Amino acid sequence: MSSCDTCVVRNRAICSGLDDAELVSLNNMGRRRNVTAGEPLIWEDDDSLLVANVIEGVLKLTTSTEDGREQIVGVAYPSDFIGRPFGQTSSASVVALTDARVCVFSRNDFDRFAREHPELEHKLLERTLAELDRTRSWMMLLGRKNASEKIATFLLEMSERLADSTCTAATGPAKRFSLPFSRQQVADLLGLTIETVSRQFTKLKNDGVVELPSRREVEIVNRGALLALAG
Amino acid sequence: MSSCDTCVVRNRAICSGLDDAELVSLNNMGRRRNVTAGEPLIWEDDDSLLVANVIEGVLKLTTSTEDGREQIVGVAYPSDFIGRPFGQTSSASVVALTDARVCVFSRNDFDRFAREHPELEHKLLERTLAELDRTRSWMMLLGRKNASEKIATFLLEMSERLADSTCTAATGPAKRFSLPFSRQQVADLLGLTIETVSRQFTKLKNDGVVELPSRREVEIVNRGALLALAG
DNA sequence: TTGCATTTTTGACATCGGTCAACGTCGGGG
DNA sequence: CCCCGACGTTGACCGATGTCAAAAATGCAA
Repeated sequence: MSSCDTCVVRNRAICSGLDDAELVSLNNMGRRRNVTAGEPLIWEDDDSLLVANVIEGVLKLTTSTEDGREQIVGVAYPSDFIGRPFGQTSSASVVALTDARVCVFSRNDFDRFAREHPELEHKLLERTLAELDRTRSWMMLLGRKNASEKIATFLLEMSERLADSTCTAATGPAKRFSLPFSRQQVADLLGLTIETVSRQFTKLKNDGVVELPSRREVEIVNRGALLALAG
Repeated sequence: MSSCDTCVVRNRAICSGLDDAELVSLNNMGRRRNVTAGEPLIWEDDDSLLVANVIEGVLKLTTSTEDGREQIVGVAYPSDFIGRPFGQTSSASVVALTDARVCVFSRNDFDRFAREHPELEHKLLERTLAELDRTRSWMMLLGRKNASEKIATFLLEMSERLADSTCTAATGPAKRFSLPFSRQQVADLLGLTIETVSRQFTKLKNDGVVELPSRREVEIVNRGALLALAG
């Protein structure tokens, strides 16, 4: 029995749509790997040696300047594809934010397999186009929104993304959730400093828009206010 | 004779790699269209009705907030593909920056054709992955660079992109070029105001890093200094 | 439980870039 | 050739956000 049979993202990841024989041969190429929170999987500017599907957990994609400034340029959730196929180097580092489980492939093997399986390439194309859309809307946030708009947008996005990954049914955005980010990571995602993030969180709490039961927990009390703030 | 035979981007656009018969059928689906500077081709949030290859000219991809703030989220040069295949709505508006010539297809026709031609989908995938890389490195600029770093990075990128599209040989980055952007558009690209852009240009001129013979012309006098400033 | 390292919050202050307003310059059309 | 409107530059000022420092909270481990 291939491990794909028990894979929880089997029907959402790019492997969906492959027939049994294809799945067996893809399965033979890849292997499961556990990554602990904080552990890197791919390094920026390194040769692109591996690609992967996220099975469980959340990972960040980052780029850094020489002097150590960091920008989170993407976040990968279960069923997302990570790594840079068909390219020599990867343009971002990938680091686990939570303990995670991924299904990794050598890039060369994956490239070859993908080129022989148009349906897989199509899935990857759809995913990449959707990711590009998301990335572009994040550019608007980074370039044109102020701190409170950024935080509001971020919380709304979190409440949607985290609902999707925890519930199988479409139960709508989560009212309460646990952030997979530290304050510093929120800052790196929004192009702010940790102090500004902290002050904006405090302000939302004081204004009764959210509750913050613990460092990572968020409860949205007034979604309408958040929507208005997000602009 | 199909118009593809005389297409100047024939060997660089996603159509490269198609055989003669495929090219004829693609050609029958599409049509040439001229777009004058400032003219929109695709509207944000509209149904995605058409996609296109850029033959000549430069176009901007933008997203806007309700209150009129604009962020340029991409720039399309000759041989680039624009529009949102395999999706219901397009996440960005496309507007010509210069007079341009494009090869447009109905999205439905294109989607169908693409699904039947894996080689074309593969080209589109490679292009989309490369665009995602570029977009992510622009996120670092928007989120973490200051005004002078943004301007320096922008000028270096222009000198590379504009060299590519004007010279067939790889002559390296252009020392002198004509910006396809107004000052306001540069601001919209970098997440700045027009005043800050203007002041930074003036500073670079006063520091002897660039010459600005006219509004749109730029000559890079000291590339090393720009590289250092870009961070 | 206590102690300690880490993360987060808070405060005081500095500064970069935005805002508003005036002026200058360019270039196309009459 | 000149005028006019659009575009760009410059200056004065302001405020949002960054910086630096210290205190507080958290949570892990002994």
